[in-house]
Amino acid sequence: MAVAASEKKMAIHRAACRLFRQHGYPGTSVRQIAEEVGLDGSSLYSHVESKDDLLWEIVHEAAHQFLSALREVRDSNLGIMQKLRNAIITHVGVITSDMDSAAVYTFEWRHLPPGRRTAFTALRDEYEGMFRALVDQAIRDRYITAKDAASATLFILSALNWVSTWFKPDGALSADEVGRMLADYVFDGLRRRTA
Amino acid sequence: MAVAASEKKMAIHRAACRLFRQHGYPGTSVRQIAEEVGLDGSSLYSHVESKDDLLWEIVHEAAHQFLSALREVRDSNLGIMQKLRNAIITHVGVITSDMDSAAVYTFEWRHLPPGRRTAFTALRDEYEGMFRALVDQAIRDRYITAKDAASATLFILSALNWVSTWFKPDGALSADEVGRMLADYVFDGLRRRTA
DNA sequence: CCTACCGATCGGTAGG
DNA sequence: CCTACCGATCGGTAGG
Repeated sequence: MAVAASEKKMAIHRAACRLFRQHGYPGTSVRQIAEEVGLDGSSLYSHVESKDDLLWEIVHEAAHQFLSALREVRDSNLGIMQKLRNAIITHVGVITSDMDSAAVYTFEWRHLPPGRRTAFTALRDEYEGMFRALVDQAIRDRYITAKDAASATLFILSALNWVSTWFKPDGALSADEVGRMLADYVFDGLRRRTA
Repeated sequence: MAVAASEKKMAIHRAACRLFRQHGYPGTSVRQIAEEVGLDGSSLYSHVESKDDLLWEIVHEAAHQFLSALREVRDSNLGIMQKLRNAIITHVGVITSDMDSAAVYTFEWRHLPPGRRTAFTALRDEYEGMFRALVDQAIRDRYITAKDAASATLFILSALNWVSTWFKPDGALSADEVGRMLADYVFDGLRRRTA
């Protein structure tokens, strides 16, 4: 799926990701992005159609990363609870593999122009729907209990979304350890089970 | 604590909150804010020192709302688990009482100038520290189990932070019901306890 | 609270 | 990929 892209274009994407995350999309100028990759502001337009395009390409690619990773989990040959657990761990894995684009995917998509915002939310809704289908099956098979599948899914994804704001690649916990820890919290809760 | 403020100034705050939330701080112009309250752009400066000041006043006031609400819970005459439960419900209550300022508090504070950003993170850290102290006591008293108090607190606050993005005042669930639901999820987890 | 204005910077283009 | 430039808009001020 990854289209052949020049090294320069990839460098522009990385720089834009980093700056969009740090200063927000409206708080980042095309000249800042250009400077990061050693170009004059106007020269950026040899590689990129517009600032809007850059944001779209970043969030669109991130959306497909999340989607394809979750499809793989869903289509695996495992029990529903192991699938749900892997969905959590995999989601954390996608975030930590590129923290900048994950943060832009989560927090900056609302700055897309209307048409593309609609296209983006469709992708995000597809992802959440796939996640919710796993939760729903786990409820039907009586492995988990919840008020309803939608609120339980929202609860899970809330805990996951925030990871891009605090995870430290050089920290005490690896991405996998964070994923397993969050899965444990989500499934077992914090309350001590009476011995 | 609420300083006497003119109606106009409060209207400016509300408009700024709404716009900062919708378009982000850098994506909102002072002229947009002024137009919302029926003023010329330059006239805003009769009521406000600078755009920076407006953001600071909003997040500073929100921080104190969260802090004073949590202090009340902490100082109440209840068992630790009921306090922790009330801390969750109260946090959701503060968010839903003013969704715009809660969203700005959570997502826009990073656009503060350096000095004020430091002051803000001190307030936020004080809040998280107070929350963590409750979690810590619940662990020591053996009501809850967790990898550690810090990660458990992060887990709880992640689920709570996201509420400002999806809660609908006219939706099926009241603020209190959302708070109780999230408290149940956090404490009991999703996994069905074997009968 | 408005009119009139400031220098700086914005996203983007022309022409080479 | 740069030089040179476009009109629009930015946060903010002077003066009344």
